[in-house]
Amino acid sequence: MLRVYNTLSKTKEPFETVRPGKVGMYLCGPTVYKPSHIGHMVGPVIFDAVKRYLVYSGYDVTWVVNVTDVDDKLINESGARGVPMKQLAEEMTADYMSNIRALGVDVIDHFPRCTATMPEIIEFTRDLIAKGFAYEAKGDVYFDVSKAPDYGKLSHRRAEAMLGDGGGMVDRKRNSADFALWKAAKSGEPSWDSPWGKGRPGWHIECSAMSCKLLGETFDIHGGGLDLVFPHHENEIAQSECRHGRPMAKYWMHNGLMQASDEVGKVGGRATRAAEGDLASQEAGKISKSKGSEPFREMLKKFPGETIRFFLLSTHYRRPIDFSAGRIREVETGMETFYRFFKRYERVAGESFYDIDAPKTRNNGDFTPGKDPLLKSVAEWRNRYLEAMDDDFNTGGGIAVLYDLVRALNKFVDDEKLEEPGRRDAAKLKSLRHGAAVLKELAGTLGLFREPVAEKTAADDGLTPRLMDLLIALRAEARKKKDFATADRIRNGLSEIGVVLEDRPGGTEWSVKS
RNA sequence: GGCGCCGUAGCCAAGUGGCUAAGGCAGCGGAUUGCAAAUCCGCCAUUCGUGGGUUCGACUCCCACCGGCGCCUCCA
Repeated sequence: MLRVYNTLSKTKEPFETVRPGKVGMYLCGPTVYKPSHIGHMVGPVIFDAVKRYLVYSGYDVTWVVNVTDVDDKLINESGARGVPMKQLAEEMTADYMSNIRALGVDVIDHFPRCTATMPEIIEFTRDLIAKGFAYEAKGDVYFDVSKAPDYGKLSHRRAEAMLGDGGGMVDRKRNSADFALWKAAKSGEPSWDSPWGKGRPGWHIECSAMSCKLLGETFDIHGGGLDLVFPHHENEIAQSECRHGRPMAKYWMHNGLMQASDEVGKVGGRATRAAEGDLASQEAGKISKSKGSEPFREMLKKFPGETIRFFLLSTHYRRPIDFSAGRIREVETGMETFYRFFKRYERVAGESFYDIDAPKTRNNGDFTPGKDPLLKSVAEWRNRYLEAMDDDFNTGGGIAVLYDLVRALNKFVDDEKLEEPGRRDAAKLKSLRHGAAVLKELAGTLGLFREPVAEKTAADDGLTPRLMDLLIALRAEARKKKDFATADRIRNGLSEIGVVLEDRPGGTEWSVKS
């Protein structure tokens, strides 16, 4: 039974969909005014895994991520750069798209743009005025927070505390907590015609309009960063629920934020670490200097997308994440365990791990292990994995199980000596294949290990492999004659130029050091 | 000031009112290997920020304190 933490109730609730078998999911996407950075990638990766797991669990999922392509920041940036807002938005949208794609995020169904949703936004606003929840003031339209019955229910704040005079906008707003649905255009700003004159939407209204348009008045999951709980999501709820008279979303899921400190002492949130001045804090400090502003596409040049994805999923989504190059390298080292197993699998089973036709749904993956000891332990790990994921998408716990699973498979290959060609019988290989298929099945719900990673290879002019074959043959002859001095000289010499030799029962393999 | 989150080994990080407190990185033994690499086995928190309280029993619930962090200001 899947359980999901709901910010509304501050508890984990059993997951029950609004409509049987269907899930509507909305994630607040980027404002496309600057290249995206690592922090923008947290939500997409996490909710990508959420969608995959829901699909795996048998739901028909529609996932919407909006693109905010008109707002103050965009207008300012476009002015500063002397680039039309539309063009800026298009460039930055392309940047965002290529970044999430590099992280394997490719199951988003709709990317609605604010500028392409104007009729719905205007209609939404007009309806709110008609129903008495909003008012016009000098070409602006504001939502009247005092009319929203349970304003504050998501962020758990009391509305009364937020009401008061209009603050700096006292001439237009009735209450300081009131927020803009529509903003009158200042001269030179991009604008759209509306019943209130030329203007553009306020920040929150687009999400209400788009989610309603694509997912309906009530849908299942609304997600976003923890920083959006207030005021953004609170205001979305107010708008949508006042207009429709029914809940906007059943489950509100919020992911933790990437730590964004520039001070060594603050990174990681551990006073002791900074005080000691140890390696980790120094590393974090160095990285954080560029972290806040470094475009994600630059980071992608340093680390593979799949590694960053693995890193983001290795901790629970509601926790804050500390980023450092050292952490990424640790994760990279850990992932080698999987990549090496995949190669081993190919050697032993004669087929690529990536070509395994693994079950796509939980029901199809269910199996009874019988007496086979390997499959018994595989089935056990599979259950452990599913338990973890059923518990509010505990991807960190799930990844731990993946390590247990790959260890069980390696042990089986060791115990049965399957690296030796003569020891491979059909029954053993069948068990191994089944175990590997389960690994692929489970990793697939996290969107991991879907495609072979780009391996570092020697320039392939056709000559290198033949030269390597020759060297390996020479070394084999030396070893046969117990001339280990020569054998080691070849291996050590190659190691110095970045080529690793590994001796196995089936022969010697070479690879380029990563 | 208001609202809220977090503090688990050298580092990262799951988890739980009583079952051996996952997993990863680093480290140390051993098996394997001509030696390696890889893999496997074992070790690595009598203890879960500190001090109280509730309970037959708490790391897990409550309170206080210390430390870190977020939001309250159109940041994912």
